[in-house]
Amino acid sequence: MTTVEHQLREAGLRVTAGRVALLAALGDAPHSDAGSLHRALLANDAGVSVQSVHNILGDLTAAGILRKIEPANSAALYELRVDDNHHHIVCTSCGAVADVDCVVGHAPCLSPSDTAGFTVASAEVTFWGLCAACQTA
Amino acid sequence: MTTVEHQLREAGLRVTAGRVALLAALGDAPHSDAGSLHRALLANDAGVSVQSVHNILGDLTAAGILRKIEPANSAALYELRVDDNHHHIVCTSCGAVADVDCVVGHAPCLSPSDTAGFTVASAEVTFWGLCAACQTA
DNA sequence: ACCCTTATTTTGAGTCGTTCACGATAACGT
DNA sequence: ACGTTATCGTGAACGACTCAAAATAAGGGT
Repeated sequence: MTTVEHQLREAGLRVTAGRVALLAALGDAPHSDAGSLHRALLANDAGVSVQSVHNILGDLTAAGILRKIEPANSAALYELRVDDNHHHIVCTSCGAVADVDCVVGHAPCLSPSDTAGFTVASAEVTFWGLCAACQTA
Repeated sequence: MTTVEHQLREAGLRVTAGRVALLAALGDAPHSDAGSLHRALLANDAGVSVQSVHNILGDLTAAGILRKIEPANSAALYELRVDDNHHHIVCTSCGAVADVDCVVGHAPCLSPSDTAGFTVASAEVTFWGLCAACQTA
């Protein structure tokens, strides 16, 4: 039994071909959207419908196996890293996404001065810039 | 001539009823999406088509008169504050949005350790929590 | 004050990403 | 092997937004 199968069972989810294939595809291409994953699965003869991709992504995200991020000007992206609260940097030119480990977990910026009566549960940081490829181009 | 008219002309844009009405509506209800603004204008007899609302929002955003934000699980929102680089706190329950002035503009968290080859142009922070109303409910 | 140019708005259609409903299929505990 | 029930497929639908081209109106020039 692979690690992936373990993960699914521990979450009370059945181990299906689609879920295993999708997790594998996401391992190969982190920060993928539903469409890309669907195409990747089709290319691997692990065909599932587009709707099933959405089902799977929703189920696995709810189970805490996947993390969903929604950068501006982009479809929802999914990644396998869920344990740590890392952030992301997005290329404003091509949309490439990379992980960013926030060195200062308790940074001042994460404790806003005036919360307007809100209770703060979490902070999400998105950096915008140019990826290596788009800098040269 | 009102301030709003000045702003538009300085940006090289024509002063139209729709633009003036939309800016007024945004003043009354900050952090509004295109649909809300469209309804607000209709209620004020300043009818414009939904597509025009999108046109206006796009034009004014490009001109630097409006700022566009796109929190996860939400349509694009617009606000009048464009000069300062403030952040936002969003209610996970009802979607309410409030401004947050980041006290530490040069906070450590805004200088990620490993940028994966990216050049960082800006950082965007979104806080998630419960608004005052949703805390009591 | 009136044209004329051209920015803006409208009308109408169309796209993309996602969600919903429900019957068909298959996972897996017994 | 069997039956229950989670999961998947099919098909329809949605919201937010974009595109294209004809109709309108802002505002500079005369």
